[in-house]
Amino acid sequence: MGKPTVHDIAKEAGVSLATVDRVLNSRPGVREKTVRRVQTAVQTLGYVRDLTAANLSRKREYRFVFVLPQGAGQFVETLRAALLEAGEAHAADRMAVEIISTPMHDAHVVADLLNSLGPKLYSGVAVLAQETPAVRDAIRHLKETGLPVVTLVSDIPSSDRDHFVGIDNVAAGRTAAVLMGRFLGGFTGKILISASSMLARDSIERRLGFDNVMAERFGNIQVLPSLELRDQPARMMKIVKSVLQSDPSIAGVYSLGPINEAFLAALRASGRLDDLVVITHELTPITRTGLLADEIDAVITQNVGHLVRSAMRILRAKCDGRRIIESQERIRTDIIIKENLP
Amino acid sequence: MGKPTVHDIAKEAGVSLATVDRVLNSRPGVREKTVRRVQTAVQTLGYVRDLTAANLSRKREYRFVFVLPQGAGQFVETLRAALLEAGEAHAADRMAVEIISTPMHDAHVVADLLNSLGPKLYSGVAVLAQETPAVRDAIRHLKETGLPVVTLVSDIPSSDRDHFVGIDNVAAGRTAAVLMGRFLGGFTGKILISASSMLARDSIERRLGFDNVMAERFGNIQVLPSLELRDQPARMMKIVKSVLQSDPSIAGVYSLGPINEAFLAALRASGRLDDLVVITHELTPITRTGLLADEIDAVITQNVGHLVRSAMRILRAKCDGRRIIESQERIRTDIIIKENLP
DNA sequence: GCTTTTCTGATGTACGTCAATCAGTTGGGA
DNA sequence: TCCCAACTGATTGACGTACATCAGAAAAGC
Repeated sequence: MGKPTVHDIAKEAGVSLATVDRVLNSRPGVREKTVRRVQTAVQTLGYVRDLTAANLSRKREYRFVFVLPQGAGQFVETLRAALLEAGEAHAADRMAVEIISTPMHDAHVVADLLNSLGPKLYSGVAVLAQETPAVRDAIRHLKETGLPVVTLVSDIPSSDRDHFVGIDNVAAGRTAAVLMGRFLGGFTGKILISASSMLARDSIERRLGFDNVMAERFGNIQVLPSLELRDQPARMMKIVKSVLQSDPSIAGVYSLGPINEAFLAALRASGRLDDLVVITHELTPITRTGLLADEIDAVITQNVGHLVRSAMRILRAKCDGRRIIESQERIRTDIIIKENLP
Repeated sequence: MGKPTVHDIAKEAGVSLATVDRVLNSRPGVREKTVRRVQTAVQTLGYVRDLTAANLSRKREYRFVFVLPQGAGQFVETLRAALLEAGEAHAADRMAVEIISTPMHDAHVVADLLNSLGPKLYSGVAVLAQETPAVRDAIRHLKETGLPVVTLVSDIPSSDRDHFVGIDNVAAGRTAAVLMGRFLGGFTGKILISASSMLARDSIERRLGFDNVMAERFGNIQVLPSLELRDQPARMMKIVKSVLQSDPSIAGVYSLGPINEAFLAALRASGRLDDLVVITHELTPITRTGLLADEIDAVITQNVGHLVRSAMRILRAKCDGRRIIESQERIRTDIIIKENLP
């Protein structure tokens, strides 16, 4: 005798198949007493609904849409690639993923787009966007229409998103700080901070964690104000280069977001890359190259594959009304150095 | 129009459903020419077989057995826990996991056990065992009976296992060495090495990687011969304590396997824990506690959840005759410090 | 006791694939 | 020409669940 089926339950509870079906799918038209009879039968037999058969029957299709910023750099591109791969891998499991790109700096376009999504088109939404009132309200609206929503990478807690899929960015900043402090080996010096052009909240949280650890444990290190010059590569290059050359007490560089080509070039141009401890976020082709060339000392990152799979698991669980296993959905903060580069 | 089904292919290829089925399942009785007709139809329509429906139909059940050593310490216990969790989570997907424990130091018992497994009982096997001729031959025999086999954590490449699920242990040793060298900050000193009591190959590979990096990059650091005293806690405690107290030039400790309570106690008893850089493998309750107490500086580990999920994905892919996505099955070498403790 | 409502049973179809059977069609050799 | 293969078609019944319908039973109201 294999796993119990609805038939077994019907027999055990002494009711018909139709009634079992009504109870299992919590449809109306069953007396309270009978509901309990069925439920105890489910308990005693240890019945678990065969989800694949169920989905086959109702020919359910999960269509998950991922809203990502356009032109936000290589990290988002790797995320995009992971999504495409996941889409293929899950084609057989009746799960389809779709990616919608949005302009990076126009929150209203994002909000409008989110508002245009509905439960008829999709069964779940994942959003990577800046935390603005418009976006927050749009997410709330989505949730009201019954769509499960998760935020990606940078949280938007003020919205009522079902879950946040990403790392604890405060802890990530703390991690970066400890590595920086230890790699510097007790030296006194200054740290140059480069602000990410990505999203607000993740950068703020990382900076917070970084500063906290520096203040607590490495009093001899001074953290400089953030440089925010990502959108003007030429100008940034000049400034970074001159700052590094004029102040030899700068011993480390911490980039709150993924480093870009221009910034790395600026570091190279300063001629001080060999002495500097450079720590950045997110494993991308550029940061990978930097690690291999011993230009970057450590990368704090999150596995995009895990991000995507976790988001899909969570959305799917919400669709099915299942609970999620929290411990399984916690995204780890990965430390990558040249030696453990995947 | 949704996804194409076998019916659509039959229509497109101008053959009957039965023929399509024969081709798809590579059953005999179809002319070469017809096979090609069907295959091109599959191509043009972009048909992907609905695996859930297929499995439902053939009421396939995957029974995977994991052979683990008994009493091998907390790491294997966390692996066990992850397996139980995975078993529950995949009950709905018609995948069942079973754990069989074996005595740790008796390779013949392991081999006999493996030889007793067969394709009637299980659809896949995962083994965590020492690499001995008996075990190697047993695995080869299993493969000959048609069962897919993967090795876990410590590879047995001489067997013809389908895949190894675990980290690159040479790289892991290298990673430990770089962290050790950098955390020591250019000091001159000696490193105490504690050999794992776990399995041979993984320890050897880690030691190899560690020594390589030390020789290449940190010439001022001397790596001592391995201490192998895991089975005699009392004696080990005395030796470790006296070694550390008598030789103040020892600046770091590297444990090739998960540290155990007795060893950590010995380090504490030496009174030198505050100055030592301690690096060990595998995140377990003990190493976690050590990290939190600032007694351990870093832990090189592999995520047991990923291990079991990867093993199950691979075994299942082999069962279904599907190819696996290599990049998705590469287990990362995780660096854990107090700040990014999950 | 009668009607009305609420609950329950029985039955059937669908989902996409697998597997098996039986009948029919080719093609090649004798 | 005939026959025996080797192929192919048509059909059918699982697999476990969802969902709809209709008839029948029990419960409630009068």
